[in-house]
Amino acid sequence: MDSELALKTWFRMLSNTALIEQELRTLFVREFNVTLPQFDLMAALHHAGGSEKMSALSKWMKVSNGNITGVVDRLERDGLVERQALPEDRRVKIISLTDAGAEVFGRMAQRHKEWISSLLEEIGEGDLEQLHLQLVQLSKTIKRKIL
Amino acid sequence: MDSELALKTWFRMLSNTALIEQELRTLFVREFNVTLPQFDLMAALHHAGGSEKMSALSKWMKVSNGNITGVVDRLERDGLVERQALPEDRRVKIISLTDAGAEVFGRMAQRHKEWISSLLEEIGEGDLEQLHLQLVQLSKTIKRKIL
DNA sequence: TCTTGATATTTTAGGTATGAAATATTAGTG
DNA sequence: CACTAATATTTCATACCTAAAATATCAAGA
Repeated sequence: MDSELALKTWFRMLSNTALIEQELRTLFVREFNVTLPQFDLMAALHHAGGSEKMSALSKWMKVSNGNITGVVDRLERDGLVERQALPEDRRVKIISLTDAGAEVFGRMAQRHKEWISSLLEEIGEGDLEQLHLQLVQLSKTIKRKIL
Repeated sequence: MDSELALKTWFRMLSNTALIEQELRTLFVREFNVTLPQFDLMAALHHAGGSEKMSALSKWMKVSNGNITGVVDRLERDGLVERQALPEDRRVKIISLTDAGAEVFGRMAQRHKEWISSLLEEIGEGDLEQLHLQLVQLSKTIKRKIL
């Protein structure tokens, strides 16, 4: 097993990801004044059908509970999400996209897709499929090693 | 151009990277009580031959100047690096690995390589080469788009 | 020399991130 | 019913991270 090649591959994956993330961060702030974690949280809510518990968001997004509290605080302050109490279990808070939040999220998701496909558009269709397959395979390998 | 496939590929790259980074973060803290950015900065110093200016570190690591200040503060506090004045230009600070820092870095770099090659070892040699080439190609594409 | 512009670093304000402790609340057990 | 364990969220301390402002210094021209 060529550990130098493994290392080079890892560095290349890391730097590509960092480049794209930085570009997305800039674009999201510029066009929507929203941070990447804030977009991610709204995407998680959208994925869940519009509303979700704090703890479920924490698990889905693979970040700590304490982190979710802060991100929701700022989104709530900006009127994009709201906290609701759950009568049958007073420990729980349900987070929902507000109407404004849902509207903004729709536009953000559209732009996000455009940005990504623009960044990747120069890769040939076949190469892109192959890269995707390689990454799916890598996912499985990593998860077996780590979890 | 299939923008759904582009999006799926991006998400997969992002989640793979996050998984590996999280694992490395845990291992570095457990074995060396050092964070990933701290290791990265020490690696940058090593790459530069042992010492380097703050501004050069900032450029090499692609993070803000202010960030470097904080990371160096903590590494200095822990005795792994030191700041030295440059007599001929008093604006400049030269950061160097201390003897202790160089010794620890040697062990960390070795373990880091082992961890990465262990995480990727199940990928076949040919597949790994192919993945690496795909990522190098992607790098070029992205940089042309962004810079 | 004085001013002006460029360079180098630090500081500040705002936002993420973690893990651990603190708070509430619920649910199960004796 | 009181006690305890489990669950849900927030708070706290620490570390990262950025962009922009502040500070200090250098270098060059009027």
